[in-house]
Amino acid sequence: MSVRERKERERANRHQLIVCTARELAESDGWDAVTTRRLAERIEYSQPVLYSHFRGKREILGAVALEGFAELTGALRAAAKGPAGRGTVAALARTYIGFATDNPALYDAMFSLDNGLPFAEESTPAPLQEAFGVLRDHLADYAHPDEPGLFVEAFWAALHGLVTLTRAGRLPAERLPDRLTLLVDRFVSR
Amino acid sequence: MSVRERKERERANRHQLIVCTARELAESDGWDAVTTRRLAERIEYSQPVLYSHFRGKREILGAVALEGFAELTGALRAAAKGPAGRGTVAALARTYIGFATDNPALYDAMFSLDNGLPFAEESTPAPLQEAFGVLRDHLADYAHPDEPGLFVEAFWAALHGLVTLTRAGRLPAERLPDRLTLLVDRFVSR
DNA sequence: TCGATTGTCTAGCGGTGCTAGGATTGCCGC
DNA sequence: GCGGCAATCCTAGCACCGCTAGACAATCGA
Repeated sequence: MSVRERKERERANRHQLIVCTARELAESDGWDAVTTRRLAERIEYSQPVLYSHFRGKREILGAVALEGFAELTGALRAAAKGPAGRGTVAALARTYIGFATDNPALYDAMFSLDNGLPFAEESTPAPLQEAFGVLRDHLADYAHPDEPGLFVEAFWAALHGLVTLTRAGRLPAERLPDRLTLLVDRFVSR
Repeated sequence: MSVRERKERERANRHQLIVCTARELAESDGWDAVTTRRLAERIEYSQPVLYSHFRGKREILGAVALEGFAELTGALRAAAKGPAGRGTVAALARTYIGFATDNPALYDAMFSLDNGLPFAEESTPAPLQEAFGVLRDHLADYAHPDEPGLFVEAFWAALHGLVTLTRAGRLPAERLPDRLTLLVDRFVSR
């Protein structure tokens, strides 16, 4: 039985190797450069091996995205340690933007590209729901009591808009912190 | 001389035909379906003809996007006829979201995909600057007088975030109008 | 030890953006 | 009217893409 276990362990390792390599490659050269051929070469296996782990390129993207959600949740949790209030909301927003700018390819896999993950459904993976939950817990105080979800969604959308427009070169990056402050003021005022 | 003029006219017509066909194809089947082969077949020319008009696929995207900016400007101008105030801002926001949902592929060409157009520079094409100008003119009243630009950019980013997250399936579409109202309230209050 | 199963690779399919080079067209000066 | 020439367009092909069928080797169980 030990042989079987070893094989499963090796297979799991290779699975993780694929995900890590895809992420590295995407972060250094962009997702366009993450082709099955290049990826296979990096992990030193042939392309078909990739398809014995994932249904296709999209599923690899989804696996990378899932990693991202776990990391984002951790980062947001760490930023939300302080007392409830405007300062914490600002810290959450800064953390979110920081995560996106530090891991652009990862962020794309999570929110911009088609990763096949279900959003806003009961089948939504746990790491994904948790990240949203952290935001909701610390923003609910400022929302209309009947609709905390709507408020968080709107705030999240605003952050996401800032991220995407900035990185696509639609907004100059220099004033990003100022836009962020302005946004937090608007959402947390009163 | 008339012959030369006719040729130039025909060439301009074909140029426009390419742009229109690309847009139609994208709107009906998505930008992934807009390949040089399909596009060439639709306009009943061979692929190399496309490259005598545009440097490549990206430049075709840019041409379509430019059309979009002109149309968006027109739509926003029409929506801004009324008196300054919350109602007009709400109308502008609704118009923006409506434009994006009615022309998803066009919107992608303008704001999500890589179209090669320069943003926020002196060389930014006029139709693009105008669209932003309409928003600025009607939002300036609510901004900090020193930084009207920042305010408009943040508002625009929030709208853009709503659009992209909704169409990517990250936010359920049903409550989009409610999120929009919430957003306008936050930006226009006080 | 031998058959069956599992795992991996080679080779190839139809598709992509893009381009070199030949063929054809139609204009112009004679 | 006609030959030379330039502009125009198309055929054919490059290297690459995601993905897969089928051959082959290695390993396992009887």
